[in-house]
Parts: sequence; structure tokens; C-alpha cells
Amino acid sequence: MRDHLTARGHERREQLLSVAATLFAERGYHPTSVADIVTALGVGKGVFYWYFSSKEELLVELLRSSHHELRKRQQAAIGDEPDPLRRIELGIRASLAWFRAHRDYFSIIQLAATDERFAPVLRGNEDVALADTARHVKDAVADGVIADLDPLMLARAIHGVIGRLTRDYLIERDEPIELVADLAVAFCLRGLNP
Amino acid sequence: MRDHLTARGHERREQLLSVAATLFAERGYHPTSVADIVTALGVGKGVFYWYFSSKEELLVELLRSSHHELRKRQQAAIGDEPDPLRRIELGIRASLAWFRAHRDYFSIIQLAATDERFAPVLRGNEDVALADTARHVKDAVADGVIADLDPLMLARAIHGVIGRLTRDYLIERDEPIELVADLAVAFCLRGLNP
DNA sequence: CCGGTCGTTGACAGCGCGGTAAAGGCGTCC
DNA sequence: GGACGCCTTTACCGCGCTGTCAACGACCGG
Repeated sequence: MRDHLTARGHERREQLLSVAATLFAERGYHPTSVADIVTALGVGKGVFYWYFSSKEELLVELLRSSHHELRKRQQAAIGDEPDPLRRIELGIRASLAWFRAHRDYFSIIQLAATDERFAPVLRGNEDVALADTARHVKDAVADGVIADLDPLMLARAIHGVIGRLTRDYLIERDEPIELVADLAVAFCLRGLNP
Repeated sequence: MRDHLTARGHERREQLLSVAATLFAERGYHPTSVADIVTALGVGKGVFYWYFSSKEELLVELLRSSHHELRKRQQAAIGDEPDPLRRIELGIRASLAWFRAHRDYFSIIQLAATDERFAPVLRGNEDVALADTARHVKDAVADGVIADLDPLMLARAIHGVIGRLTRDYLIERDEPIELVADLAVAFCLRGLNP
């Protein structure tokens, strides 16, 4: 791979990331060969290794960038909302909306979670997201509006709900976001209440 | 593989299942080769194919039997408890206890979920477990003790919480079950309440 | 129009894997 | 004791994969 790319090179790189993301999500990481990726793009195999040093590196890049975008979306949704419970609600809704709009990335995160090589990256991403949620929970505890339980554990419970409902209703089925989001929010906020 | 085994043959088969489960949980499915499994047992490769027609078949067997045992444990814990909410609580505690005692199987279920070949088996297992939970939720709705929301969706939310807390606190860390179970139960039961 | 960097090609090497098969031991029952 | 069926061994096949390489094109500044 190279560090300085022309406009054309940049585009090729994006094309590779995009088509790889689609194929990974459809068929998984192992079953998708580098040959599959370049063939789908209609280019030679060397192109891949011009932009990435390995298939592994490409997936790591996919994980990093998707996490970055999800995080941006969440922060934009939350803004400067003062009420911590409302921040949690907005975060939940933003996550569901983003995953729905980027199903491929959700699937890729799922499949990377079971591979030792990618678990560290994923763990890092998750820790950041969990800390965010836990902070809102802690604020709510400080305000005395919810029970005083371990904020991090509550954050993990919330993320468990989001992950499961996303997978079952937004990825596998195609339910409207509001329907799912309303139940997720209701379940989680009640779950927090004393 | 053969259908009629002697006592010795039966034992070999169990040994293969057991050592394979350990290796799969540690290193994943793909990275664990058939050669690894038989070497860990100190036998020749042909032994494996005497008892199983493929590596794939062995994993399916692992998924089936573990689901069966988990289910038994849940039903034993629930017994004939009349209160649906209490049944849910007992089910949650039983699941956490079983997964804690059988971490390998939890990991194996996770890794099988991202492989197209095993997803159908897993989906079948999950549907059974979800239907169980959803039935208790429905009973609770009929009793008028919780809000009237989609029971299946609530069941999935509960399973999301269980899965996530199991992974983060019972598999990766080694927290005491009660600590985790108490929070899981509190979060889920409050989440159901109107 | 020319040189150099960026981009691309596709054949090929090398490896590790799942799965096979032929041949050999070992227990058991007549 | 011998014959049969359960169990085990090990060398081997074929495949598909990642990653390499040497040569070739294409764009661009001068």
C-alpha cells in the first residue's frame, strides 16, 4: 500500500473498501477471498495489494471508520441535551437509525467479534461507546432520577438490547425504526428506573 | 462415522467433542484444524472421520447438545412456578448459571452465529428459547401486571441483556453470578413494568 | 515528447487445509 | 485359534487461498 494517493487512487481505495464491505456482510470474512473482491470490481489482484497490505488490514480499516461515523452520528443527535435520560434515548435512536442505514457495517462488526485478530480493535471501539453511555447513566444517578447501580453494567445491558433488536428487526427483518426504537427506549428507560 | 458404537467408541466420540469444544472456544472454528483436534487427543486423523463425517457436522452436534442441556436446566429451574414474572427471573438466573458453568459453549454459539452454515441451526435453537420467554411475557400481559407490548420483541430485548452481560461479566471477566444476575433481573423486570 | 511516478496486470509460488484410503492391530465370540 | 468387525494409523490427494513479482500502461510535469 501507499500513503500518498492521487484522486484516482483514492477513489480506487474507496471502491475496494465498499465492495469488500458488501461481500463481507453477505458471505462473511473467511469465505470472501481477495480474488472475489477484485473480481467484483473487475480489476486485477495486484490492485488490492497496492492499497492494502493484507485482507486483515482492510477489515480493520472498515471497523475503525464505521465506528467513527456511528460515533459522529450519536454525538450529533445528542447535541447539548441537558437531561441525561433524554441523552440516552437520543443515543439509542441514533444508533438504531445508523445501523439501519448501514446494515453491512453491523454485520461486519458481528463477524469481526468472533475473530481473535479483530477482537482488540472491536473491544476498543466498544469501550468508547460504553463509556459514553455509562457517563449519561452516572449523571442520571447523580441527579437522583434512577437507581444507584453499577453504571457500566447498566450501559452494557442497554447495548445488549440495542444490539439484539438491531440484528433481529432491522437487519434480518425490515421493521420500521420507530416501532423498534420506541420499545427499546421504553424497555431501557424503565429498566433504569428505581 | 458409524451408528453403533461400543463403549470404547462412545468414549472416543465424547473425547473428540470435548476437546474440539475447548479448541473452538479458545481459537475459533476456522483456525482450529482437524489436525489440531486429533493431535490434542494424541490420536491419528482417521479417528476423527471414523466418528464424524466432517468438521462441520461435529460443530452442529455441539450446538444441538448444548442447546438441549441449557433448555433442560432452564425448565428444571422454572419448575411449575405459577407467577410468570418469577418464571422469567428463574429463567434468567438459570441461563446465567449454565453459561457460566459452560463458557466454551457460549463462545461456540457466538462464533457459529457468524457462519452461514450454522446460522440455521442456531436460529432454530434461538426461536425455541425466545418462544419460551415470550410465553411468560404473554402470560404476564394477560395477568395485567406488565405493559401490553409485543411479547416477542420484549423477549428478544431480555435475551439481548442476558447475552451481553454473560459475555462481558461471566466469560471475559469472572464476576460472581449473583452480582450479574441481580442486575439483569432488576433491569429486565423493570423494563417490562408499565 | 520524454521521464518518472502512480497504478495495474495476471501468472505463479507456497502453504495449509479438509478429506480419503489402504493397510494394520485388537478384542471378542464361536 | 481363527475370523470377523470395531478401531486406528499415516501417507497422500487436490483444492483454494493469500500474497508476490516482473513487466507493462497511463498520466503528468517540464
